[in-house]
Amino acid sequence: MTLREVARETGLSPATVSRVLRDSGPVSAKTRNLVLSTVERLGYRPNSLAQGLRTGRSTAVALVVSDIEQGWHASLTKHLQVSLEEIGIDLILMNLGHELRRLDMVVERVQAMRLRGVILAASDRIPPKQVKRVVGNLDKEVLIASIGQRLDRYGIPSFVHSDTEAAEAAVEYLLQKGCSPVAFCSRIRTSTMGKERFQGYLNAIERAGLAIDENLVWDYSDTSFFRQAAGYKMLNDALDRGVKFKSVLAGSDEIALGAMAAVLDRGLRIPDDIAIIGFGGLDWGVSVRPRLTTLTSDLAGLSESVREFFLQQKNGAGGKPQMLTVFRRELALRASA
Amino acid sequence: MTLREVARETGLSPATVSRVLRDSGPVSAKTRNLVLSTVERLGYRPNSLAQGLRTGRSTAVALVVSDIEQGWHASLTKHLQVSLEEIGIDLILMNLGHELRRLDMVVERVQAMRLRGVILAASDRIPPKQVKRVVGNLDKEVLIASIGQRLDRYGIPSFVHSDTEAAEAAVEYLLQKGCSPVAFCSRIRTSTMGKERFQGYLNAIERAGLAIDENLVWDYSDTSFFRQAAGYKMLNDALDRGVKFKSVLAGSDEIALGAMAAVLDRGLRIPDDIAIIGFGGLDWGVSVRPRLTTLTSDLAGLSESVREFFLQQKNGAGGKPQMLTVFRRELALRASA
DNA sequence: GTGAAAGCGCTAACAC
DNA sequence: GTGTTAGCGCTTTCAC
Repeated sequence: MTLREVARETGLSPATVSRVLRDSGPVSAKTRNLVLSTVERLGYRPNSLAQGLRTGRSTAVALVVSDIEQGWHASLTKHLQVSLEEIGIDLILMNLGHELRRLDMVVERVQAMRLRGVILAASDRIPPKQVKRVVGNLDKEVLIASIGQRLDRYGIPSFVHSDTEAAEAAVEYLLQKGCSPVAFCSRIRTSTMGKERFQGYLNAIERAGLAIDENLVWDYSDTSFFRQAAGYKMLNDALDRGVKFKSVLAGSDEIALGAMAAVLDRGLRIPDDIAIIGFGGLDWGVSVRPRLTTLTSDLAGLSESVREFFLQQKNGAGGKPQMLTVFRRELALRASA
Repeated sequence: MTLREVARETGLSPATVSRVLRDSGPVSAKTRNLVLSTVERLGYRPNSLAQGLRTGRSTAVALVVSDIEQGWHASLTKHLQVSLEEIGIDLILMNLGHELRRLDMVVERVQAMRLRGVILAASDRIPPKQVKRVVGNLDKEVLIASIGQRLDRYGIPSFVHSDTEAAEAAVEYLLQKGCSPVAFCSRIRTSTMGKERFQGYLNAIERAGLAIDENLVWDYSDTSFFRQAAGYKMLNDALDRGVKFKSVLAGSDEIALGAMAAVLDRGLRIPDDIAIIGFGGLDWGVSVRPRLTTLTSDLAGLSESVREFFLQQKNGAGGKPQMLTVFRRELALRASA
């Protein structure tokens, strides 16, 4: 079933049928209806491969995540898929597995498939050199967007959460509740989000007139641990070293869960002995005991913005897109802090 | 940068260059090297849109999941993506959001994009009529595979876990530990996996000479709850109704987590008052307290088999593929049961 | 308002 | 072992 057959069936030319289908150029109402009904009747569906070849671009977009098994990424993926489907964009999922060198392979695939765009949702910090390589190796028409990581200074529209402020709010809350000293556990060096959150932590501590204690900052960038395991390990190590603290701000809900496990395994109480706050607002947070206090995300809002970005660029009416869009996190107070 | 340019640069014809690149037909070692080095030098990458248009098929495959936010699906997605990438298959992610009618849209997209295949990883039971519609609306060359749901009687190669046996083993373990009565909480009516597991539950109960008690079977198919929330709700309801039981076999780790929360909220102890076993073996199971006893999955093995299926079909050497491949689950004994 | 024709980049007969 | 040729299904000038 090709466009040619629809043309033959209607007695029109392929050009006219195409015009109707893409709504480009003038067509009489009569022809339009004829074409539309015939398309319907024959069950014709355009071949997107042919469309893509002819126009130079497919309509699909690559979604690059660091780790789809991480709740935040899975949730983001769901929301993006819903939002982008609305405007006819298919998602090609590419998982980096935290190996940044795979980003170059991703770029190759994007080029080979002539994709419409790439959404970078990598939590790992991408070094400037590599960002430039990505931008340089991609055709100019390939739309790039970054989620979670500010890449706006490279001309890449970035959609992020207010991580610094969120961390500040969390730490302030902990201090006010008397949970000082406050520790911070996250990937920091190798994660831009981690860095932003750490900055918020620093701000709040300093603003309270307290000193920064290196022993309270646990960056697991250089370990082979991830997610829950990292939280568990970092907390255990700190406890082993005899570090004194009354609360922990974790870089993700998963880290927080691991941290909770370590605390409970010592027979300590949450939040009485050690309070814990996570980052992300994943849905299982209300199902663990004690319930996890966390900083929520606005994935729905973020996905809508990304959709608007693609829509606007597609219509060409775009002009310069907004380079930075920031979404709010809220402190969801539950039982763990 | 097109194949034609590579041909011009080497002084060969497009056909020869194509032959080298696809390793089809005879080429002299000399020409082959020349082409390969020129391709390298020029940084030429084949346009997969053109390839797909010409050959009639793209190399990408659609992965259809019910709910990417569910741990099992996210984990499966990761493993599949790794396995399929090895043989040059890109994954287009399609999320049903538990709305089966979206399956028809999926089929349309698959057709429009001339995808190589579809992997159905839907936990929701697909009614026979709809399976037939899917098969009927898809071109004959589109490879179909089913994961988690047996669709082999429709001629669709299916990759599943030994759910019935796994449930039997879990229930037997519970009975032997004296945790009778055993309850079962899952989607049953609307989930094929749920049905298999339920069958295992029934088998074990009957084999032990016990009577099946309807009050101990909680099917939440007709509620609007999912995952943790469903487990929490079902358990709470049962407890409210005064149903007596000493253990619960849950249809997923998420359900188990919700169930644990409900039990703990009543001040009951796990596993002493109520023991709980999950399904899936997700990684966070070792991070909740008490640690979740669960039936593990073999996602790595499953993904490899799916890869072999696609590889075999690609090489045409295939012949009839194996219609049913079953993977073992193991009872991972931890603290919750 | 509609049609004819050219061609996107590639592959697969078919020649030689 | 290599080249020539003819499209895959669509869009887009350019005529009329």
